[in-house]
Amino acid sequence: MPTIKDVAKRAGVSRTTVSRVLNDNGYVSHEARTRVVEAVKEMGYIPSAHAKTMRTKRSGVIGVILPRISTETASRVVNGIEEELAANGYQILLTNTQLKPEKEIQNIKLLKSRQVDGIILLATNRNQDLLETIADLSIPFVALGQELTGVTSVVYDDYHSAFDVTESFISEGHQQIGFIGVPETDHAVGFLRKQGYLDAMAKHNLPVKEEWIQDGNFSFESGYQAAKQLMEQAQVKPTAVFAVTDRMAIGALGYLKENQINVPSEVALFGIGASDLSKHVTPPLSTVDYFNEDAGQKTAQLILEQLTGKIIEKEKIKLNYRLIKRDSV
Amino acid sequence: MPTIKDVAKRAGVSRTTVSRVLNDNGYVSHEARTRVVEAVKEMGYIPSAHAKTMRTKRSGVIGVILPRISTETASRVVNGIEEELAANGYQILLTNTQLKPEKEIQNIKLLKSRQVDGIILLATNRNQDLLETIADLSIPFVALGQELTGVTSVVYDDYHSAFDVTESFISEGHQQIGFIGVPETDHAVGFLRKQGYLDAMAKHNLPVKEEWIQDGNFSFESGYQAAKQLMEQAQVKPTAVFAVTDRMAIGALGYLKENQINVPSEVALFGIGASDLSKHVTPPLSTVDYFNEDAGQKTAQLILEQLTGKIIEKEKIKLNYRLIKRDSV
DNA sequence: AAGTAATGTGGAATCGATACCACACGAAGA
DNA sequence: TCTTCGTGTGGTATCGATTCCACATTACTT
Repeated sequence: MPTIKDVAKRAGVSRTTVSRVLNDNGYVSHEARTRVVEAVKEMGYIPSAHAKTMRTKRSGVIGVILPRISTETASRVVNGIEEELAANGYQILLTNTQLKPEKEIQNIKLLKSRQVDGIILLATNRNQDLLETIADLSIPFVALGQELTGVTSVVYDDYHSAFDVTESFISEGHQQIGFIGVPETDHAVGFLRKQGYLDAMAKHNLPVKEEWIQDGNFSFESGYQAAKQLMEQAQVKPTAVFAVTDRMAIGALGYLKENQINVPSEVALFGIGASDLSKHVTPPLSTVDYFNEDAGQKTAQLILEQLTGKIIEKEKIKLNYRLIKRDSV
Repeated sequence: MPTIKDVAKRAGVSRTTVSRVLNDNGYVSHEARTRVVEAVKEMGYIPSAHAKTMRTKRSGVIGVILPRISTETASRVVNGIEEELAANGYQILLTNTQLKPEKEIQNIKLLKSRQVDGIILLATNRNQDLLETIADLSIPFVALGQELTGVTSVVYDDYHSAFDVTESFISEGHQQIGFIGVPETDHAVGFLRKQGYLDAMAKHNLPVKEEWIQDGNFSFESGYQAAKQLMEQAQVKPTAVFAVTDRMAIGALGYLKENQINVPSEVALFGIGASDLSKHVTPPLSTVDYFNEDAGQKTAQLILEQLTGKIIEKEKIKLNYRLIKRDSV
């Protein structure tokens, strides 16, 4: 592996001159430049990013912390981030928390030790330790998915989208509406979406039975089980079910089909996520499009703004959404 | 951002001693160790990975080059890789070629400049430039998905799985079997899978009409269009269709359902990939499970072996697969 | 009592780049 | 003719860690 020193020797110039050619700054004669360029090519010289980072304090890398790598949402978001950052000469360093809150902090430190220029966190919780770690960080940071106090955040409009879904059911005449959520420790998905549902019900003076509200854990299976609970335990059975993720909705759909409960005539169904799946199940699932790629892109733009020093104050951005009504309602 | 120097000053020892404590080598008195540990904690010292890499020539990072980030296959594979590498103290640096062959080479150089300890490439093509670049590389390298000459490769058994799928159709009495493939520039998915199909047909003396073979481009839409071609153009219509990816199979399914062609009684359908989708469409799609996570894990293990110097010669590993028959056949 | 081994610590070189500063040289202006 | 400027180049300190080597101590052998 040749270094800048070797190139300099070969070209018969000093390291400084090689550096000048490579970075295109300072005065270099045409002749010297040519010799350097040639030497670089001949030796297959690739500059060490580490040495450069060490000296310049810029790595050109943005760390991205995901709850899980292999979800459709995550990969769409990453796609959006990657596109935007790559266009601006940055690379991504991905890490994965496997949904463990303590790993979020651990990964932030890991990324910091790698001198990333900024960090994007796809947040799933909002605990105090996390907020403190971020506050101490002193590098550009953007959270996506949860509103973190004191941190630039990009969030989906969980409350209003859930509200709209519920109202959409109501406007079609449904009065008993079941809800499949997740634990409220996930503020965005667990708390806000449930709140949207509850407030929409309240607005239309519809009572909510406790037994209509079930918790899942994002998986198909938990959606299936939740639907089973809803349809087998409830005294008054729901005529519509709102699951806060497509996967759980499709799990629920599985239960309903298995038990010959027609969708949508007996039970209407709504999810959130606009997954590929939602389009291809039978009947096609109504869902909410959160524009994940745009979200990733927007998040990346915010990081870039901080990087170029354009903004300092913490921003909060709430994203658009769109209800997609398909044959499941 | 405190450095080792600051810690040393605070603890009243030399940088050397701090380094010894951190890396747990060399003699350090209990007393000195305690002071150092305390200083580290108080100052929130995080060692610079770059300085360390520069000195030790080990970064603890493995580069992973993906054709596209947001596919189910890619994210499963990455999951497998990540799990295995993280358990061994390595991190992943992800890059993305957006399916452009020239970006594969570009990304290899980029990763090399970042001193990655090894590179995993989810390959989609096998051009000469790529092979040369890899040969020059001098760091551990494993290709996944395509067999590259002179390179340790982990490959799916594209030929035999396609052969088996085709024979499975034949054993159920199908004689006209349509095929939805991709261009042969993708040797594994385009060439080998088609070859498996052709050879299985030949083995059973079944003629193959040219019009039964359609090319798609991995998308739902291309599967839809290919099915349309098959059913509308062919003189002798297929009674079974084998699409080399689940997405295209599901695109085809969309066409068939839209045109009231019953699956499986009128046309049986098989895909490859064992995607989440395949399980949840109606009817559930028969498919081939390539165990992507295991593939990722195996690939990571090979990199680790090279890293620890256990093996030097290039290995070729062919993975297992499993046919999953569901109601689409 | 003297020599050797074990333990503990620090100085300084090093990794590969960048960038400040000094300096050389020819051309233009005073 | 002497400054002064623009251009071109190299020396050297620096970034933050590791590691070799040298040098103290202290402990253990004979």
